[in-house]
Amino acid sequence: MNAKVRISDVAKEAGVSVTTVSQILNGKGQRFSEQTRNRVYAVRDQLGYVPDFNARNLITRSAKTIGVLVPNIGNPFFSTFIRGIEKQAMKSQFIPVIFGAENDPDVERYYIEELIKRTVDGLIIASPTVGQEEMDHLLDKNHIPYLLIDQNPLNAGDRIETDDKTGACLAMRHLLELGHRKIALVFPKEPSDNIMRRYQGYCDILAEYQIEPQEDLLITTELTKKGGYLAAAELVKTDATAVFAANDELAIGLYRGLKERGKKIPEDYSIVGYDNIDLSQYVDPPLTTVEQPVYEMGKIAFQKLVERIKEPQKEADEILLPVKLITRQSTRELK
Amino acid sequence: MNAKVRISDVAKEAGVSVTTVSQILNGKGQRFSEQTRNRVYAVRDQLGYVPDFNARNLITRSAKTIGVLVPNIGNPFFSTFIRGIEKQAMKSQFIPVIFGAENDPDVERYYIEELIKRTVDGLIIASPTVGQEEMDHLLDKNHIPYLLIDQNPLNAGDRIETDDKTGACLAMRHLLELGHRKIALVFPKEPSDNIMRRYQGYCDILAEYQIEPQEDLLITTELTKKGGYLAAAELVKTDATAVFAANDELAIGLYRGLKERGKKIPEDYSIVGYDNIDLSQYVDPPLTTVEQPVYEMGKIAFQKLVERIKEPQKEADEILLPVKLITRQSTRELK
DNA sequence: TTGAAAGCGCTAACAG
DNA sequence: CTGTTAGCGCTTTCAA
Repeated sequence: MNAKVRISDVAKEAGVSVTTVSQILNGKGQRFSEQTRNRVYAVRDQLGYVPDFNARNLITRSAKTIGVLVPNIGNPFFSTFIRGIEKQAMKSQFIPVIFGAENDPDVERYYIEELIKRTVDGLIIASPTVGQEEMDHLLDKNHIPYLLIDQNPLNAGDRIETDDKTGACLAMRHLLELGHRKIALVFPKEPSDNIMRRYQGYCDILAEYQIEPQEDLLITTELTKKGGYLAAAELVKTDATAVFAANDELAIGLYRGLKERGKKIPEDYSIVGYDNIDLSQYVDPPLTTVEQPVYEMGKIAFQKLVERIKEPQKEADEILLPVKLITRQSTRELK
Repeated sequence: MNAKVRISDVAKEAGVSVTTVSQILNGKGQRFSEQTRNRVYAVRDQLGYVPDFNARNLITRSAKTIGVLVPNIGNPFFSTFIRGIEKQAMKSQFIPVIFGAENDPDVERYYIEELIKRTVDGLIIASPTVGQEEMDHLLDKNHIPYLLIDQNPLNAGDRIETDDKTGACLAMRHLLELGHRKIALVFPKEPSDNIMRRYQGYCDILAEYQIEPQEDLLITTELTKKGGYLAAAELVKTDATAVFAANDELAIGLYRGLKERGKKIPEDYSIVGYDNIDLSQYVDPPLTTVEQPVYEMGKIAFQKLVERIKEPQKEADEILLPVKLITRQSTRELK
């Protein structure tokens, strides 16, 4: 059909030079007369001119794009995070390009390289399976700013995290106040920094209550529903009366595993999750959990990164987002 | 740090012309001597040369990118679909750029335009909230091939769908064989084509069993957990003994709504879902549902689109993917 | 106030 | 077999 409208078409139609059009359309046209400016805008609209991205990027060396890497798009926690990012992105000139890295360093590396090739302006990485030294190498070398989520960066960039330690403390205090003393912790074998902070909180509160930590109450598994399901087998061997699960997915798997073993929640086990994913209020019984402002986190992460891209020398920000305990029916007083 | 290596650097270092390097590196170098070829490859590796995408795209008018629009990344059905896409994408030269349109036509339009600006090569659209005429206008005008999922396209492009009608028949037969005669259907107010096919299946089977359809057994609601939850209120007013839910999300919401009303599954209501999302085996009781090969569907969709991009004149394909019934514990014989 | 001219880094006719 | 030449569509000096 109609071939693409180029800047020269606009220039010709408006009776001005290509330079003039370019300057005006890029907001650098203060020096041109109001008349010329309006004329150019009018012609632009009339012809439906849209600047060619590739041509522009070739010069500006930017694609107005931010890459986002998450371990797993299917996890509601990350999908909410992504929704936050997308929401914020619409207010900016940048678009987010999202990938699920499937916890595979090779996949992650592949995407990072692919994104670098495409001259992304920045990266939000919520799935650092690739070693941090390598990441630094890949990214710093290319002067690409990035933001790490759930993992503390080596570099001195912006930092954005939720208050995991407090979150764990809230969960633990809740269980302790209900009278539980044998509290199992179910968490991943290779915890990321944020999970480690939850583990810290677990330990701190036990210490505060002068409870000796029990080796067998520390159950490690995969951070998925399946992982939780499998952990149930371990759990029932212990004398635990309550469980703090590192996230809700895990807790939901645990539900299934325990039910299949004829255990009742909360009669036999009080369970606290973490994340407050959408689903947690639909399971039976609705899950007591710690809510993180993930959606906010996505928005802020994107915004911070855009700011950093625009102003690379800006002082690094450090943001700590609050958490809160949502009490539902999966926990009850120990009789 | 080190400025970017350009093709001219490679050419100089290898003692050949820029053309030679370009041709060889783009696999069009059969005509050059083996010696030259190897030399160029060697220098490329040595210098770590990576072609500039923007410069290349400017000429080829392609960004080796395929846009993917889904209604909602959080829905496990779509996240699995996306995983299939990503899997397949890694085998191609294309990267998928994924967006959740939040069922908002404006958002969808925004992304489509943003993608066109960036010269995407093709689009997979699983969330056609924007009217099809408009879509055709936007995309056909720009000669961008696209694939519609869950919705039949107006144009004569490739078509890929799952056998929804058979799926619905499987679900219904299962319930009827268990003795149910009062079967409610819970589905969205504005059904997409694939949901309509399920509705057809529902009707057909009722007809086959010579059961008069009951108005009040057709419950419409939003296609979400929340929607299912709300539908429970309608459901309990009817004399239904079984429910066919248009998807698993809906069924899970229904679970919660029914439980809050003191109803038991499957004792009071037998429930069949659709999709077999990951979660459906974790809920209590595990959900009987119809499985669609979503992951496969993602892979095939991506592959087909890439084929079409490479060969625009190719004859349109039509692919029908099979479904199957997964029987779990949410259905039982009517006593 | 404006525009001519010089590229950005690459690919691809076309000529040797 | 190889290189010269001419752009892709845009931004950005710099001169008028």
